[in-house]
Amino acid sequence: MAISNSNNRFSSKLTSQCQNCSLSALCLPIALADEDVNRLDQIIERKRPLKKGEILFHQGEEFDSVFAVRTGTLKTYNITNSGEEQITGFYCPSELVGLSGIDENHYPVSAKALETTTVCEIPFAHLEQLSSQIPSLKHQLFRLMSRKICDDQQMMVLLGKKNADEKVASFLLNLSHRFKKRGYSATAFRLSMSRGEIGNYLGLAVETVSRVMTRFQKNGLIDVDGKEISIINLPEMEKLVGSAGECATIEHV
Amino acid sequence: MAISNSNNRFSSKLTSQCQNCSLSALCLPIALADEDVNRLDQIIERKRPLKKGEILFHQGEEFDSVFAVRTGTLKTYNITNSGEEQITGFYCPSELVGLSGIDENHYPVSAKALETTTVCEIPFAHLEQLSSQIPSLKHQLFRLMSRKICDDQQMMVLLGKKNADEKVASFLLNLSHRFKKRGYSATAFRLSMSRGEIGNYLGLAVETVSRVMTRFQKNGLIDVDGKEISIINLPEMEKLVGSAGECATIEHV
DNA sequence: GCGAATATTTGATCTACATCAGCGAGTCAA
DNA sequence: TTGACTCGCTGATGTAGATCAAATATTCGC
Repeated sequence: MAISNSNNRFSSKLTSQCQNCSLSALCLPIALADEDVNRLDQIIERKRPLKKGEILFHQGEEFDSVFAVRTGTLKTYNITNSGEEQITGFYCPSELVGLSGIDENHYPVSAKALETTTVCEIPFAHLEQLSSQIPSLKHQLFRLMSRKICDDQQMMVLLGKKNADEKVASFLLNLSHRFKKRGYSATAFRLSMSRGEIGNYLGLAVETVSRVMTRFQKNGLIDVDGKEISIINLPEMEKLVGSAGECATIEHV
Repeated sequence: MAISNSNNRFSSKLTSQCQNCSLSALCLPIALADEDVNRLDQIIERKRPLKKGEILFHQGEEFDSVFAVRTGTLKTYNITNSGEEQITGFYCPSELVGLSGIDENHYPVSAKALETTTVCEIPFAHLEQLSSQIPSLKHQLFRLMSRKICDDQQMMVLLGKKNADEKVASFLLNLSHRFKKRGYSATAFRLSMSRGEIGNYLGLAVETVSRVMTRFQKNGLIDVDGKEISIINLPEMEKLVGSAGECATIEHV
């Protein structure tokens, strides 16, 4: 769980900037010239950390900002008419939350911290304005939204076509890829969400998630210790999933 | 199935324009000034109609354009590693297809015509460029992508949480809403997709779709005659679904 | 560090929906 | 018109995973 800039993980509002953020290569500033990063930086507000369980925004609230996760994890979820929660996504550092609010000018989901989490608030009106002046920022925004569409559609395939084993394997590999991209280990990580939340997200009962993970462990695919996961047999896991588990199609990875 | 501008449905490349397209209020030109519609119009290429079964673009192909459906219907689908088709969406007139290709510069899905279908091709590089000059166009693009994200997440909820009855009811009501928005009847319409395609999209077996629809008919909810559907008891259908079946949350419809 | 609340695991049973199979109707090419 | 397909419907049967139940294990407030 080492992170290269661990000493500024909870740095103050004043010192943290895109320029010296280890995530800038994955986040919005990607492909921006230094001076443009500065301009972006100026519209971003660093917020105090959210404690576990705290809500970043509520379903139905007026939309005004998107948020980049800096540290920690968020989940977004809907409350269905029957009162149940349906989790629609988990968000790791560098990922953008809230894009679904642009259309109706209200957030259609709520976002809650799964652990202590810091975010950068990016007022969307400013971001949009700035994106007019910085074409590469606009392009990056289009790309991020496109990727989200793409990822969500992969999720639809998962929910519609895959069985419990494939769902859980896809989920773990997806996390693995995201951690790897961020410089963490691809094979050993900590789940910030509960079994219940995993099941909710994957369209499975808690018990099923638990059973599948136990079976994976028995078969030497993974090692489970509570929330700590080690992927022992990555090739076998990938075979189980079939595809990359991310948006990428085979042809152009 | 009457359409207000029926006499120019298959009009030539030269005469059809955004300006006199009945869909302009729903499509990209929404909220654009007349002169800006003209500019948009100039980058759009009207294509010859696709026949049923023809492919607009293939999964893996290089991305260069998004397409607005003018008449007819498209489906987008993935071929999974196990060789099955997974349908990820159906597209009605005025809806934009291909946005998921922006991120990786390749289409992650294929798009196929379900019936004779005409589309407007919008080269994305041009569109993006134009969007720098026309803020309201850029905003409309963001909104459309945001709405897609939102809709896809509603679909995830459907696939993850709903039973067969709720899935089919949601599907029919969703189509109903989309037809209504386009000036068609909300209660009587023709399904351009087969039962198999509906099942594939909803994560159900063909037989289940068929059984559910027969049962709905028996219970006086709908009237089914092959591909022709009439919704008899709209309130009851809505009760079955619970929510609006679209992205909208209750608070701000 | 203690005890209550909550999360996870495991086993037994149930069920919604898939799968398999067979039939009738519509479509199309020759 | 006929035969070959494809599509939709219905009945019988099988099963993956839900649900119910209960025993740990963990977390958290104090």
